[in-house]
Amino acid sequence: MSKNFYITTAISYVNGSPHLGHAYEAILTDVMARFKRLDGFNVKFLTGTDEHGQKVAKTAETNGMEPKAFCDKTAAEFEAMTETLNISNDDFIRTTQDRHYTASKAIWSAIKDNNPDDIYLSKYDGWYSVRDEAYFTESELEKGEDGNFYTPGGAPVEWVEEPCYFFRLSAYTDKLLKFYEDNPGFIVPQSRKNEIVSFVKDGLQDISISRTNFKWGVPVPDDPDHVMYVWLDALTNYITGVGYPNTDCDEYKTFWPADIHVIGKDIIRFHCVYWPAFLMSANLELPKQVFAHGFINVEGQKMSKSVGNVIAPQNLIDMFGLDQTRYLLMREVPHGQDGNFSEDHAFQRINSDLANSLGNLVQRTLSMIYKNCDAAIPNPNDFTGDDKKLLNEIYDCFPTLRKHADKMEFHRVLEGIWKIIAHANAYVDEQAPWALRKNDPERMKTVLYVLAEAIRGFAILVLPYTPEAGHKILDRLSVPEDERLFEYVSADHALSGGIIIEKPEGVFPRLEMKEEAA
RNA sequence: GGCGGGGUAGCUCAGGGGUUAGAGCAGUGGAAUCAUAAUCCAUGUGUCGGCAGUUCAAAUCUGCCCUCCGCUACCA
Repeated sequence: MSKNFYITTAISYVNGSPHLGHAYEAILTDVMARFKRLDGFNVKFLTGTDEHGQKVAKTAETNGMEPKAFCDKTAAEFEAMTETLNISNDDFIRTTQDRHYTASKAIWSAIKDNNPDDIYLSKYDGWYSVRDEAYFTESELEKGEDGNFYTPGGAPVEWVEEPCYFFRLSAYTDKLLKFYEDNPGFIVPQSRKNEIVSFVKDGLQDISISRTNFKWGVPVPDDPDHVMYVWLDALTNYITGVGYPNTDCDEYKTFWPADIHVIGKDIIRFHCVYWPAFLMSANLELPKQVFAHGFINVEGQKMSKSVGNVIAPQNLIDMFGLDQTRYLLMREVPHGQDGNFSEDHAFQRINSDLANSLGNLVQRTLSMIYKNCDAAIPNPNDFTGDDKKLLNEIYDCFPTLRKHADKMEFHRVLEGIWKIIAHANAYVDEQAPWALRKNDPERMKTVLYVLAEAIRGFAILVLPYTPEAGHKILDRLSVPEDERLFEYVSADHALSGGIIIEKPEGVFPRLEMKEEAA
């Protein structure tokens, strides 16, 4: 069984700035990448930007910039976001990089070489609105009193034709359906799979894969009048990132096919229909899974510029802190579904789970050790049944957590961890070490040791979600860097007594509500 | 219109033919005081969207209805 793991986010279109949706996808993917690394996998995590196309060219022009300069500017924002969010990507790809031009041209040529009939020159025609600079399907148009078609916005349209290359997607209907059937886990969640299957079952039409009416793209091999159109270019980034077209290189052999493409639900068709078809045609292996996440609504409303409720990731970090934001998103957004961001709810969740439950557990434990054990982790005496019960619950929980994580059900993973944290807090109250201090100091030491060891476990388990805080706690306990892996959550690697700790300070400070702070 | 998925406690949701329908958060009462006014314990008379049916038994299956949402191809 392979211990390599290749995971990607979708590449972000640089037409706009990063918003909460981008941040969510990056964090979700990052959590999976970190989880796998902590579980002993050799992980490659790729993210990046999609920079070609008419829209970017136009936006650049509007801003009085050359396309490349405009892309440099926006791509930098996305790259900065990965830093801001503590995303552990191993590479950041931009579709304007040389390596990607090479790969994109190569896949085009591979398709032509392997299946010459799959690419053919024809013409793209349709109703074009000059005002909207876009094509419309007839069903979108309305017939005016003069008998001509108009866009919903009332703009006139004209029938235009443009030469372009087509990809023979129609030839892949049955192959794709068979692929979905043979690989039931390819599209997750199931509801999205149903949509795709029913879409494909209706039959596929060929799609245009080049354009001549703008230049901002990868030139088509042997026909420089054309640039490669959108998705063939964009999707190829996933193999560019592992060294394609050099399919003999270590990187490619190690990581392709990808284990998971994490994407938004709006672009499943491109990833679940087009991309597999392109790869089949080019005679390359297909990715193992496409995971489509939902969107984040804000106070129950769709995030949109016109409503004016678009949230920049930085807003949340300023309000809650980075780890808190990461935790919130992973905890509140159910697997593959839309999530809702509500400020009140966020305060509640973060305070309850992070400040009160885990943060306070760490604080109360370390404070007692600091004050009553000469600031050193005590050496325990024999464990009682209660002690073992708590520790074993932590040592034994991982297989279940892993099952949830493998399905990207991180809200369930967190639920599982926090259940045990609650048990640890209950254990503190039952054992009442503050009473033992007077009656039975030796027993108190054991209790505090058990708690410190429990905290070591929690800190490791929590690393994918709240890496900074997790490491901070592990630093306190002087846990060596190379022991911060899931396999170390076991009795075999339990804390040694005698480790000196510093005066504790809160890991997750309690958030004050705005009203109260003002 | 067609296909698909929902409508369960104040909120977010889990469950899914079988004893008194669950969790977290919020609320209420109590305990404790080590700790970040944190923690612990106790506490839910909910028409499980509506109506009808199948069944010894339905939140769980079937039909119809109401309602919300997604998909129904070449902007990405």
